[in-house]
Amino acid sequence: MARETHLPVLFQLFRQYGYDGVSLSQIANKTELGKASLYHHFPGGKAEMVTAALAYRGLWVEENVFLPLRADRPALARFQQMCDRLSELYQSGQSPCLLAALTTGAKRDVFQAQVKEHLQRLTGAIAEVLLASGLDPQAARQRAEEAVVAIQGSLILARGLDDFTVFERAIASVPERLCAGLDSKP
Amino acid sequence: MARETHLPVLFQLFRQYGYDGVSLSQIANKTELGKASLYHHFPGGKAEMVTAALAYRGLWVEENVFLPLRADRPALARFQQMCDRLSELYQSGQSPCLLAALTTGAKRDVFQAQVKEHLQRLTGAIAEVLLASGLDPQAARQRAEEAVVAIQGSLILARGLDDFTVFERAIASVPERLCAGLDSKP
DNA sequence: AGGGCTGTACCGAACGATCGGTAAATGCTG
DNA sequence: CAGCATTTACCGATCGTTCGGTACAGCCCT
Repeated sequence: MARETHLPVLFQLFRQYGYDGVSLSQIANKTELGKASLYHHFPGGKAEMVTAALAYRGLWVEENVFLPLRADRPALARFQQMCDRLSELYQSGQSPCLLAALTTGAKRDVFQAQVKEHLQRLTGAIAEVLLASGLDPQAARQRAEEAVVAIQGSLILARGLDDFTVFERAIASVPERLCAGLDSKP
Repeated sequence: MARETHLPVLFQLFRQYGYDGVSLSQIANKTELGKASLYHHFPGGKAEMVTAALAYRGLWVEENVFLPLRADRPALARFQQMCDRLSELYQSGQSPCLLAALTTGAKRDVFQAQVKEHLQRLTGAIAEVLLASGLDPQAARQRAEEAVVAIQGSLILARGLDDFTVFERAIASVPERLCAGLDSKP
């Protein structure tokens, strides 16, 4: 099997259980690969598997979130599509965020930079749309940040309360919050 | 040393690294206790240590957050105090939330119920203030939920971006958001 | 066409280290 | 002395990692 075949498995495992919560035996089971075979595809070991999962997520987000965010449509429609895709990514709040999962754990520092870049790319992409809609840079950045905060926070709460409607309600309100008081056609 | 002496250590360790990220040797080092001594104080092992840390947090929040939240002052002032205490609890965003840390990990299910109760108590306490200020139950609950979402989300983002001002900005806006459009004196 | 060579994919078995956890003996304090 | 607290020494299990080696594909050279 090609290396890429197993990326979704790694992604799912690490987002759910975090770095320390996933063992190589567990990975070997889910991928139906021997432990040694894993080291053939990921010579860097467990850390490289996480990095690969992060890259996989990055690609998915690029195609499914950032691309539609740059489409030639009204800002509100673009944000709605973004939220649809994010809702898909997080399975309506039932699946945690890999980035959040990696901020906890003994080896947090190892992935800090990568997580940071992912988060910056998302807030940046949102802020860019707001900027093009007439918002000043600072307000755009802050509003984008608030949106990401709402998403991440609702994911935590949905999991902690075992009630994923928290996420659904939160993400449903994101597009209008982002566009509040905006000229619809710049 | 008495059992309670070590609770802050347990609390700090688990909130930072999560359940799987903390080893017994690590705990033994930080508490300056032998591993066997730990089992004298916590016969239930690692899981009981987490439960003890949760209880410790529960007590702290009860005294420092819920009590002032029930004081006889305007709602806005009460929420401001609440945010001051929460900012202290999270060290201005530099320390993660134990509840959030426990939503990830291989043994997440074990603590799910306890985490849920902690979160429900917080949203409940906030909602109660809003209710007494004239908001209808549903709106009060939703507004409280949004506040907790903002706090948890900003903690994640602050950690992921390695920029704790995200948390400070978020929590600074919580009191006014909670009181928006409220009669100041019910 | 046929015999070697190389590279990819995979595996079972084992490594040292550390894991969470325990039993029994010893120290300290009253 | 009694009784709690701590230490020493140890357990089996599992951790992430590595070793040695197999199976099989494609490619070059005669």
